[in-house]
Amino acid sequence: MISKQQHELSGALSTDCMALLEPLLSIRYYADGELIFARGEYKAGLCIVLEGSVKVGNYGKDGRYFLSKVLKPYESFGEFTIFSKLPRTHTAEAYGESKVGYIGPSKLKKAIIKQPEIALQLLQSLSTRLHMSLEVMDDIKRLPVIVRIAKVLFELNREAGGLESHSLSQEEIASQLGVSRMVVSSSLKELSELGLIEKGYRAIRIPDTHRLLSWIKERQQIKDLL
Amino acid sequence: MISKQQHELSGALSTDCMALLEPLLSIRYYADGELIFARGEYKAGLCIVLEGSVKVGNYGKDGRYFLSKVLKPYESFGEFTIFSKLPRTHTAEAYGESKVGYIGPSKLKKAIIKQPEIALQLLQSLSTRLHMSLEVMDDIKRLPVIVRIAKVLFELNREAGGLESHSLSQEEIASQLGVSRMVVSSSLKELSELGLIEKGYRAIRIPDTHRLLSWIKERQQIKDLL
DNA sequence: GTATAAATGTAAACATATTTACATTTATAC
DNA sequence: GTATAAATGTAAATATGTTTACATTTATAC
Repeated sequence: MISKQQHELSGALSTDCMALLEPLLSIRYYADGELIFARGEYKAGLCIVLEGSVKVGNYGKDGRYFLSKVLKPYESFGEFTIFSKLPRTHTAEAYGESKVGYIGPSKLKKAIIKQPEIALQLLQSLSTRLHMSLEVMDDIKRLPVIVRIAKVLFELNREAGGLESHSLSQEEIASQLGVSRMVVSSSLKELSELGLIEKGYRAIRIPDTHRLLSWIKERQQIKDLL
Repeated sequence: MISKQQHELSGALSTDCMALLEPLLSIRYYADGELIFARGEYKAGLCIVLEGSVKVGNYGKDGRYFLSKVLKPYESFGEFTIFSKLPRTHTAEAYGESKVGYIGPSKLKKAIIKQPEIALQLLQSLSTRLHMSLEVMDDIKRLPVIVRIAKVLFELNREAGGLESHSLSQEEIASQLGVSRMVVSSSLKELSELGLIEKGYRAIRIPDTHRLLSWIKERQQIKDLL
């Protein structure tokens, strides 16, 4: 079970909010890799991951893929197709088998007017995500890749609820940060030599979360939040 | 006067929304450069620029400043201090003399419950800004600095309602993109040699908006939106 | 077990942007 | 007008990350 604080930090919707929205959702199941929405599409609707994961990112004209985020249950996407009249910014694909809830614009707006608590929850989710996005933007401007990689690993660990070992390839880390696999490889080597992480095949283990955090904090260029 | 579409594209609040909120705002005037909020502060409250401009950005521990955005009238900031319980991500300072409206958490939440239209407007603003932020993030990953500079200039032009000439220093462009002043200088030289812009002292002129846009579009790495 | 695919390690050549340093231009205050 | 400050131009040295290319390791399917 996910704690309340974790909801707030990830932008996921609270169980209270889900209780209000769940009856209104159309449910659909997706197979691994199946396309949910593509960048540029105009069909409006809020999507909420209910089971499994959804990979959100973009393929460039040259085929290069950059991952934006892997959404877990109760995380939503596509708000701007409803509240602004903007097309999808990202391609969303099922990441493993997954169950996704969908609600259209008019239905959602009506629900908000009727139950403004829903709006407060969505406002929380959106403002948290904007917050995170702005922080990452600052990191990109200020921090060297190795520190940003360390932060990604730390975040991964926090979101997973403090698990020690994580299954992900260096390629995935690279596509998330928008850097080459090679620089990820050499950064991980360095972090591993510092004893901050342990590398494996498609795996990273973080033996001591606190030590990793303090290493990151020493390299932080601006005042820490939280 | 700003058109409705421009509101939607910038994340500014609509005049309808302002009509609802204005009676609830505490007004305060700031002198040029005066601090409004600093990064890390916890005092919650939504701020709305009413007159003048507000510069939002961050100073690093080494003193380096990166500009996030210059907010114009009817643009808001600080949502996450209310809807999430997060501290200020950015330092906000008056940019020229300015008038700022302020509304505290409980007052705003009550207003939303009473008039859910306010929530819809805030949701629009937040989702638009998240949308923009994600697009910029993708640009950082994919585009060379010169193209990103061209996009910033194009955006500036669009937001100013198609004015030809703009007063800003190369240093300001650099701090917005998080790059060095020198690379801005050489990029502007290149753009100027291509006839896409004209340089001046603290000034950029865009002789032909459409030509600049098509130059940018040719270099776009992912599918265009809008 | 063996073959194959996927992931990782590594290094040289290259590209891009930063840093440092100083010259030049332009505006502004007196 | 002159002095000063602010902004811009430029270039060499350096740093950081990418690209290309291939070797090696590890998992998985047969």
